[in-house]
Amino acid sequence: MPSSNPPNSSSTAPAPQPGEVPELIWLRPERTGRGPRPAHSRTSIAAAAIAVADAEGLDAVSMRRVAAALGAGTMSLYNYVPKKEHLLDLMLDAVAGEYDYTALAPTGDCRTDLRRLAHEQLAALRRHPWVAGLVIARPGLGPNALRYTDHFLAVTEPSGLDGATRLEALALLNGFVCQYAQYERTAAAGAKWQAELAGYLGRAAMSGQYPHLAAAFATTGGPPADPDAVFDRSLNRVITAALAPPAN
Amino acid sequence: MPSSNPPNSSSTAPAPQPGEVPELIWLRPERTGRGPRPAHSRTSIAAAAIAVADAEGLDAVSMRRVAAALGAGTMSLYNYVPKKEHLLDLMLDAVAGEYDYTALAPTGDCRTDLRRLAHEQLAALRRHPWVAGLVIARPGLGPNALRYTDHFLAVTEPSGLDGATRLEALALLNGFVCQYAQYERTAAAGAKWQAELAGYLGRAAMSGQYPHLAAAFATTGGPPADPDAVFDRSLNRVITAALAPPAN
DNA sequence: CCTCACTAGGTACAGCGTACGTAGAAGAAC
DNA sequence: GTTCTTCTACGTACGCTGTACCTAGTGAGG
Repeated sequence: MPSSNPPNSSSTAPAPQPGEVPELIWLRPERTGRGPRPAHSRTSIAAAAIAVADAEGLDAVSMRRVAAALGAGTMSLYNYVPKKEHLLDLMLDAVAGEYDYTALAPTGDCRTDLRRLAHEQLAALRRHPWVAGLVIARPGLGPNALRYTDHFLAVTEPSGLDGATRLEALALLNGFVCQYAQYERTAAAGAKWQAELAGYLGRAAMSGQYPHLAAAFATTGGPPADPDAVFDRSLNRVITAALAPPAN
Repeated sequence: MPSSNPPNSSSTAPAPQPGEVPELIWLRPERTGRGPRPAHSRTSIAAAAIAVADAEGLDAVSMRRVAAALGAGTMSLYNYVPKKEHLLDLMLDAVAGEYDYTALAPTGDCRTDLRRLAHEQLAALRRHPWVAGLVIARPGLGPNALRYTDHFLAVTEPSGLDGATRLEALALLNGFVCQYAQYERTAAAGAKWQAELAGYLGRAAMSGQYPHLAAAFATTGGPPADPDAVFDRSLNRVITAALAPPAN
């Protein structure tokens, strides 16, 4: 679920200095070889954190909570994850690793492939409702996110667009899917909230201060369209926009 | 900066019960008339919180900090803002109120108007870098967000699309602009982070595990395109997609 | 063997959101 | 004018957070 654009570096890779502590968790080796074998792995830690987030929401994901879920002491977690930020990075990348890319292998039809990919993505966001609110804040750059990016580039190759444009397309599509998932999430909020909202908007529309809003509501009185159909409809338009030639 | 879709209610407004405490801050009257005059207003509170967030980041926005900035006791703030969430709502709506709609009055050319609106939006997001990460999480429904929505509907009226489709377009455009602002933000991160990232991506590309990514990087070695040009280019495509007829 | 980088985990601290209680001010009712 | 009621202001306190720092033990490299 990455939303990254590449930095325009000509990849003159400066390997991290031995003494320095890299900011990016992906630059830290998971294991150095010396000392006792770690009792946990990044994947198991991410899995534990994801389980907590899925069950009780992202707010419940605290270092203490995750450590306890692993049966470890709170501070032991800091041997694996120097900052909580990095725990979130691990979680996002683990979710990005849930895709089955063999089932999503490119068919040659770009649009179909992207549609399937977006549906897979929406499914993942529905499984892990906390993800959508997180990806916008952090660029996903873990190995699984890179794998995803690579797959996206493979799928969009037949479009004939260049790499940079396809990465823009990736950002566009990811953004759309996340936004949709987030909308679904708020739409599924509590009944009290729903009722309040309806009342509030109704009164706002009636106040006369928002004439166009009122008109839009008046004409949109029908039954709610099938949510999946709404998604598909918008998705098609976004795909069209994303694959359009970059001409101005 | 709202990203709302309307709930499909036929606006049978149930006024909030007198005894109940509404969840939505916009349903709480700012002033009830009884008791001493409040020393602060929602706007002044939001302004103080925004000043803190602009200067020191969203993490620095705590109830204590904002109260101190107002010269009030910490717990006094809870008379105005029952939960911190609501403080964030106030902040977002205050930013949504920064637009000068007279300068953005509809010209009749939908695309031009949307382009100008998006640029205004990007400017606001650059002024307040913490906004983009927040709007995806919360539907903006304050009076200023509604005003923005109403303006968007007015501007897109010549498109001939119905209300629901235009609200979808609004969500699409908002999402895009936020995403772009967020990208700019991470791209402007510290030099150390930049260097690490470049090295990491370079090594990842060289590892052979991400062939398409490597290819994309190889062809994208040129100078970075003017950021504003990139925005404009993508914006045009998003506008096209947003205004396209909803046919499948 | 020794050595030393590593792991595990306890303690401690500053800061957070906020429940609760008290004191006083001002409109409403008489 | 007096009283009643409801509001505002704000201090204290609790449970939680991320994490700096310290100790103790472990196991591979020399």
